[in-house]
Amino acid sequence: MQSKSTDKSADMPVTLTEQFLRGNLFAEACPSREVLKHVTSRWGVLVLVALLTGTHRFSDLRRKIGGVSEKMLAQTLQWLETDGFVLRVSYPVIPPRVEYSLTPLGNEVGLLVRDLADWIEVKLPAILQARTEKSDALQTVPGVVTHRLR
Amino acid sequence: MQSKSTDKSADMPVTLTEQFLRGNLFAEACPSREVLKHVTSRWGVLVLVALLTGTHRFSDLRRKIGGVSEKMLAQTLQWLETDGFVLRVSYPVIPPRVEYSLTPLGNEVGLLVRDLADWIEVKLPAILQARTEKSDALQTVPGVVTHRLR
DNA sequence: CAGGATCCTAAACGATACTG
DNA sequence: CAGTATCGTTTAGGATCCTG
Repeated sequence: MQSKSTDKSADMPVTLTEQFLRGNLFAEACPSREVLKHVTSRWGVLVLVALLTGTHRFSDLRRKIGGVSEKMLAQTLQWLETDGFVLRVSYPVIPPRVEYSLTPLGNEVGLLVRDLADWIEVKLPAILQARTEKSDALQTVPGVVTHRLR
Repeated sequence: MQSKSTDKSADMPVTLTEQFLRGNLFAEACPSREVLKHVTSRWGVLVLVALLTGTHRFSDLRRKIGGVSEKMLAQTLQWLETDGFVLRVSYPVIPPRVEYSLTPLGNEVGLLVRDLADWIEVKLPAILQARTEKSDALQTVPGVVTHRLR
């Protein structure tokens, strides 16, 4: 996917298809925003990444993902299930046993999300450094004033 | 926690450390979550994708990104600037003119985010179909009951 | 064990008014 | 134009109790 050549020109209109797709996303009523919201939600990202390593039970996920509440985990899983990313299999046994796994579709989006998460973790030192640099030294462009917000 | 010998480089190979890094993300106090939150926020995604096409003024972004309020756009831009993804350049003219662009770091993360957004838009038909399929037909695994939630 | 139901607080968000 | 400040609303999110 995303077999784009090296496009890093300033304001390059890219392909027509992309223009349409992205223009679509910028539209307020674009249904993609709903899906994007589920995928990029606070716990959605972590659930997808966690499930990339295989099937998990509810309590497995709860334990693995630090800080998530039962309610939010259940809700997130339902979002992702409805979007066709997560497969929920309930075994009629006592005590109850429910297993969650990724669908092929979920695996794809999971990989993309993991790319993002990994990148952030790898670049975290640089990011944190950028923060502290901004704290004491300001950008100075000749003839241009860059005053801080906040 | 091995391979900790001389890792003062901001660029780490994603191999064995991958496990450690991702485990880190699952930790509640992981600082990456903050950055992830900014990047995957409702408007953060759209701002990054928009800026991939080049420099924008505040009102350009406001117009381009449907539904965003002044307050949220300003706040999102500040988040991304603090994280070192967005460069803010203010020209001391009247009327005021402020230009936003991506830093090299921001360009990298922008591409990842765009990959995700594009994937969702491309796969949207399949996703929506998955939803309607779930509405009338239930998954049936032999010997397993998959009852719907909600 | 897996979650639904309920209640509640904090945070996100939007609209408006105002300032340099 | 590019924001900030303030306010009111909505939503996310957590805690607790309850059921199959």
